[in-house]
Amino acid sequence: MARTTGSSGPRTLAAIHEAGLQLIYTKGYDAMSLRDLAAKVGLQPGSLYNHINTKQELLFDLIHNHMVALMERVDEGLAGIKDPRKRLEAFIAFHLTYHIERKREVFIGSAELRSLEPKNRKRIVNLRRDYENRLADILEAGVAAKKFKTADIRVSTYAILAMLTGICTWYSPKGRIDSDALIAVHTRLVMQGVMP
Amino acid sequence: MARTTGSSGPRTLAAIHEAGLQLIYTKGYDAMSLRDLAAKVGLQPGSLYNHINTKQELLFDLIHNHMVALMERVDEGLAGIKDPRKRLEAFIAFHLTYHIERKREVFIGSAELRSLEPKNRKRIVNLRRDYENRLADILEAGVAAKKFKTADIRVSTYAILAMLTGICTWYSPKGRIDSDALIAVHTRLVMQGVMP
DNA sequence: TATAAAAACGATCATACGTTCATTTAATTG
DNA sequence: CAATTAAATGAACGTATGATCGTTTTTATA
Repeated sequence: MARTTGSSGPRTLAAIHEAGLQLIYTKGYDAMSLRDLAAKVGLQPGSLYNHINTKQELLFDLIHNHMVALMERVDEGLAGIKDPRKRLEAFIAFHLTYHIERKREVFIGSAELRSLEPKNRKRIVNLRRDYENRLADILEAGVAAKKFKTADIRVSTYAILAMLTGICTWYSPKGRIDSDALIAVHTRLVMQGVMP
Repeated sequence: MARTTGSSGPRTLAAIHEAGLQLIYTKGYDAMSLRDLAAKVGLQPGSLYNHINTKQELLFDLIHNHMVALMERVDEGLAGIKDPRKRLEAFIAFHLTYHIERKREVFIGSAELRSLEPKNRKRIVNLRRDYENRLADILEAGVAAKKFKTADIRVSTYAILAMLTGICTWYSPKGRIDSDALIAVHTRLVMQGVMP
């Protein structure tokens, strides 16, 4: 056999990305073999190389795509909001919504950072720092305006991000609680936490 | 060559555990080969099997030892404290202190859960649930006594644990901030967060 | 001190891995 | 519609991996 009827490059690549997300999310990057991946897509292992260059590059692309989308959408979500409290609320709602929608990408983006080659890792870490700074800037503005209070903005930033990102490890949309309630609980915890 | 002078079983096993912690913490379980591990300990790969049964069992032992110690010490740390607020403060301080001291074990305990075989994973997940319940119970008692308020105890439990556990991914004792200040910032965030 | 047990070596096994390649067939293009 | 490009096959390569085993030497035991 050779090229199969109906095969199309972009569609196969999308299938590889989707299957890769699923497998890396559940098994981890190292534990996912390209044979696993090919089987899930319905290809022979060698055929993957018509669409990807290396396994490492696939991982990088998955994480990088996610980070770029994250940065774009956080800026959309905060655009036009001035008041620090409103900005913080908007950030919380955005962050949780995004992390519910794309929990596989988010999880991989942190759990598999270590699996990236140094050069690739640096690029992702830089993007992540940019994202962290979105929150840090909000906190700083709020503290300056005496609407928030914290002994250490950097630590608070990490703490809040850790809290909000934690849902990736346990939340399921099918569970007992819906996303609005989830956002409400977290919003209250954070807003009261940084209150003067 | 054969048995080396001065070699002792327990000492070698301890060295294997220490090297294993270090390697799994930095590279991940799958990425650590038993050849890496043996080299770090100063053994031939085959010699590891005088001390461990399988790679999987080594991982399980590392995580299990940690979970057992965690449960023991949290109960020590909470013993005799009655007031929900005091209990919550004690829990926060204990959790952060332990997670600073043993951040490699803690990190492995969550990041490598997926690398455990189902049977082993279940045992660890059960222990983790017990630990989560320590916090959930404190929150519940506080809500019952009208000293805390939250729309959902389970979600708050996860959120607070995620926040407190987050330090494992970034905190270094050599950094700008010392552990007392770290505890102070987190305590304020949480205590205000659950305030009525 | 004789004997058994423990702890190391070094070679090796079977398997699984990421990747390459010549080849074949389908889809696209001029 | 002919020529080119794209997308698949299946076999294979070299390497790395977890684990086993017979052997040897040291330590512990009776």
